[in-house]
Amino acid sequence: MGDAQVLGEFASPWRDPADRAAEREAKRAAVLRVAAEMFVARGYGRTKLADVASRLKTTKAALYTYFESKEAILVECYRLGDLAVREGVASAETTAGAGLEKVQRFIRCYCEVMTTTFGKCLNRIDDRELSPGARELVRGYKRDVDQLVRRLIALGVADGSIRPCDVRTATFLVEGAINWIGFWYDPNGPSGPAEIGERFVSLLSDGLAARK
Amino acid sequence: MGDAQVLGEFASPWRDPADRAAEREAKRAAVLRVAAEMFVARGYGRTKLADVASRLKTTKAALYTYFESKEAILVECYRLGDLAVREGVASAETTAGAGLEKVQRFIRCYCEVMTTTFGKCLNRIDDRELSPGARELVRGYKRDVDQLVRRLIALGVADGSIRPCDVRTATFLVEGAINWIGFWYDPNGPSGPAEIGERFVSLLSDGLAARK
Amino acid sequence: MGDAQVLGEFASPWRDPADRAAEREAKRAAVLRVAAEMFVARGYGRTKLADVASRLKTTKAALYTYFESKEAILVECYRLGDLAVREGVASAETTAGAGLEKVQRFIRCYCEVMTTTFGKCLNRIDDRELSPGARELVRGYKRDVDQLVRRLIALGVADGSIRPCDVRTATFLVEGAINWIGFWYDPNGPSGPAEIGERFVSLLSDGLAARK
Amino acid sequence: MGDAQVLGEFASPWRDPADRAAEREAKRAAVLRVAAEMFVARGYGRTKLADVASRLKTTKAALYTYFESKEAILVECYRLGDLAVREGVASAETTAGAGLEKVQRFIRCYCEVMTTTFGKCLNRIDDRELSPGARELVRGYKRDVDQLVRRLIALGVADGSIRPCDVRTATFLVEGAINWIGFWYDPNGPSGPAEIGERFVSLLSDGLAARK
DNA sequence: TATGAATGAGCTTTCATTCAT
DNA sequence: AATGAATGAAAGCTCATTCAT
Repeated sequence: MGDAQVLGEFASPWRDPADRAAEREAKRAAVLRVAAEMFVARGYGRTKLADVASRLKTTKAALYTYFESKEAILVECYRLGDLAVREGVASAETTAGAGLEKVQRFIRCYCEVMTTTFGKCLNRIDDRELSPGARELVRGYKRDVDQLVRRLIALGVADGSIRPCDVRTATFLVEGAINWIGFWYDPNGPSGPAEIGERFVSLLSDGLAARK
Repeated sequence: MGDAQVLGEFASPWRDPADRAAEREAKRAAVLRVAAEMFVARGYGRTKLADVASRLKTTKAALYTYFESKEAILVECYRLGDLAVREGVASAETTAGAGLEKVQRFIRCYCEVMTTTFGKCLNRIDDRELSPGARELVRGYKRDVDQLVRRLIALGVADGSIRPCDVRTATFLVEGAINWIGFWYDPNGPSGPAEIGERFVSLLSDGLAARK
Repeated sequence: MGDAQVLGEFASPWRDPADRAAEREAKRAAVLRVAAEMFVARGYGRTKLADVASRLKTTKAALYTYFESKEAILVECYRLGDLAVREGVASAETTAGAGLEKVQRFIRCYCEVMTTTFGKCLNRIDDRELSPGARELVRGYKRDVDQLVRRLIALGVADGSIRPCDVRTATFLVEGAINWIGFWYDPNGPSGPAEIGERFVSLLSDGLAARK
Repeated sequence: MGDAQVLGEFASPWRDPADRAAEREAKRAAVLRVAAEMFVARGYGRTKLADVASRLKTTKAALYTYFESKEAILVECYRLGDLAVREGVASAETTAGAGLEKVQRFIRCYCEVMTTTFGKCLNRIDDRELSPGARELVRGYKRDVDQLVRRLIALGVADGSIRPCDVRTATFLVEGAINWIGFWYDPNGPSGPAEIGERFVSLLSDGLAARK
């Protein structure tokens, strides 16, 4: 029997440290979400912390409790986007089947990520806005993904499921096509993320040309 | 026999009015070129007119002789990029053959444009940096091209040279893949504009998948 | 007996919120006063915010905590001047007696206002320095006063206490004579505001000419 | 018999030096007139030489052929205004009759001057816009006139035609009332300069109050 | 005499960040 | 943890003036 039964429950004006931590985490997440949306909608440079704060019904200075700088917020946005992409890559890598099938799995996942706010951050926010240090970090993320995709395509070429082609160029083409989704995707538009993914798989796998 | 032979040629210290105009034009073009390069390299917001000026060995104020504002420079960059794209579109439209062939022609042209400085401006510089008026102008450019590409693809679908597909999605895919070239193309890299164009034509027409 | 006696008074390092607000108000007022003085002394255009700030031992940017722009400071100066004038007008309107007596009351009040800093702003600072919107606001102030004075004079003409005359011209004459005080009044000069008021009442009522 | 008859008249492409000088003078006068109008209409600080030039269908640089600086143009405007005032003063001084009559004569003249462009310059353009040197010059003009008017009024007081009053205050009152004309006079308004002058004479001489 | 171009000095405003409370 | 206030470091733009032609 715990103390609770002996002493009775009551609402302490001091919150549980766990509550505290959870609340802090929730607020931090809210900052990120709102900031990411505004960065995507207006661009990083034109988003003022004062606006982010006012959308959160708080003050500029309060944001510094959760992030050490505006740039740190952006870096975290990139990190979350990257995290989602890596999941897709991982699931692609573990997909059974030939290289082409792994690539197709990647395409599906990557398309979905590009319709999310943090996914859009990866490509819609110009990493040249960052300081050199942060820029290198972010470019590292992108380079990693790039390498992984190249590997998948090379695999497909090797196993004959993908036509012989310049792997570097093919990688850029696939990534570019999908990255661009972040610029045109509209959640209220005619097709949802999954449908877009299927169409991209089909078009990228089989091309535009009709088979004779 | 003219006076020249009698009097002898000499270099007048007064320049021809035509020379004057040509010099002005040359300077204006230099401003544009340098500014476009810096906008692409650093982003518009982070490019300071003072830096542009100093690269041109002149002063900030002198730039205002040629352009009425920083934004006007950017708008002109967009315009020049758009101009090049439209030429490509026009040549695609007049290409003989089925829809697919026209689209292929467009791909080749558009790829080349995206390796040029002004072409890169179209996609690498965020149009949200612009004032509402200018933004609408620039978005109009992009919308136009979009419509034209959709038309070409729809034509191909209609004449059977392109597989039945969602025209809107296919257009975004093709444009996105090519737009992205502006982000990775390196003039000192392994492949030149024409080669990239050929590879894009092949990959976009026939897809990644090997034919069984 | 309250706690104070038990615990003893002490100076808290935390200031009362009311103090806070009062301090803010005091600072805002100080900005206005210093700015108004400098606007009157040097002209609006030639007064630099940096100078205003340095006279207040603060920084340019700090001024923006209290006012959104240089123009907003000026508009507030005009408003305060106008406020004082309106009080005078109101007291003139409620003065018992014939129209002439009301006008005389107005003259006294208006003369006093014109010897104050904010009063001077009304006429010494050129309202053409303002943006169109603010200009209209300020001109509205002036028009209002003008109308009220015309009404008082017309009243006097109607009740026979003022000689028949062109009301519009008479209004301009009276206002002009008093407005001009702002250009010559010197607080260290031989006559104070009240004395000036009396002399103006006398001269404007009875004229220069000796009675035969 | 002159050469003309012997040699015949012809239109020389080289103009007469006198023509030259006359043309120069005409252009200089045009600059002054346009500048004065714009100074009065928009304020000195907000009038750009480029605008003055463009109204004259010439260039900014060309203005420097006629005046050494923007300030020099303004000083000349003041000088022309002052000249007109001095004529009025002179005619007042030579008017036969008592002091009051001289003052009345001055009022008439000064009213007329204040409806002219250069006259308006004297009061509508803030002399604080000038550099210290030029400012002293201009203030000298104004002081002179002031002294002269004081003298006239004192004369009237001495000869009994003007009521005993504080001469300094009376001078300021008269001048202020008239100076203000420059702020409200409208050439398309209901009364012309002469009529305004008569009304001012009447009001300033006999006052507002009805005689009992 | 006239001009197109260039310039330098200046000024308001913005905003991320810090600090005292 | 939160806030109101303060700050410094820009940066774009303006405009009278100068200069080469």
